[in-house]
Amino acid sequence: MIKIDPTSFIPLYEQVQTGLRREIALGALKPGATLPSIRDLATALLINPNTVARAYGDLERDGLITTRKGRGCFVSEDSGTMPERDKIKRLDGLFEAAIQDARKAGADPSEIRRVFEDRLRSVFAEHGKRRTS
Amino acid sequence: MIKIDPTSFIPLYEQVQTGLRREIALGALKPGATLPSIRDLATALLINPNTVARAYGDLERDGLITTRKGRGCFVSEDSGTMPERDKIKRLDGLFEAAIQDARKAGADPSEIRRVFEDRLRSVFAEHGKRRTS
DNA sequence: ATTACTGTATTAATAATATAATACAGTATT
DNA sequence: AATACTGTATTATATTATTAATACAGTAAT
Repeated sequence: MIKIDPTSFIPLYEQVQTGLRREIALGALKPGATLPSIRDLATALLINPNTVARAYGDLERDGLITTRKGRGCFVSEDSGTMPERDKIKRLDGLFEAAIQDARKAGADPSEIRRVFEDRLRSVFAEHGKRRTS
Repeated sequence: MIKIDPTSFIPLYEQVQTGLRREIALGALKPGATLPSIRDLATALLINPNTVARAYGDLERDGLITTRKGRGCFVSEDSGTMPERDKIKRLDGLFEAAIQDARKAGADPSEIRRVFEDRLRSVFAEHGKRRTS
């Protein structure tokens, strides 16, 4: 099963998410498969059920899993339609290349992140706002 | 002069930073030029001087500007030595391409960000930890 | 030395985020 | 309907990040 590092600065729910994404992408969790229940996984990972619930919620929002109250959570049938899986693999490649280039150019992570976030915003223009004032 | 969006979820100091980086990269602020004083810029942008100070501090840490107590802040002489400027332009291009591809593939921003952060971490492996326990 | 500017440092208030405790609600089996 | 599982919602707490208030210190001109 997936593993998490409680001493990492990466939020637990993200670690859980990433782990599951990987298992789904790699086919270890096939379409239709039942995911471990929120409580079970939480117990196994020694974290709070809500933390797992959040990870599951994000995965559902992304269409990777579906959830049925009282029944459980299941890997989406179309999660293996490949577009998703291939997409992630391709994205991985794209960014790996860009980041490697950036590093070679002498850029540090925060600098790279800044450039990335800038581009992301300009490409997707118009997103979340806060502070209604 | 640069503009900021106080309703954005992006921190003010980052917006200031990004704006100045752009002006420097594009040559609107040439090497040796005097930047607006911290207080002046803060007043103009209707934000707290400390917020501008933080942005300036980050820029200095990155060698883009130099600061002389009591005198003011100046664009570094070597900020136009091109490595920095070209680097940013190249990075911009790299990520713009990757992000455009990702968008075309149907990925949403959070998904793209996730892939990016994953790759960033793996490329730069070994960084900050927290929670000494 | 006074004035009027510079940037800097300390500390406090606020907002955002991550995690947890706990109670709620649905489903299935008996 | 009772039990024992599911996921969900509400609320509280701790931590971190962001912004602000304020006092400090350097430079230069008068």
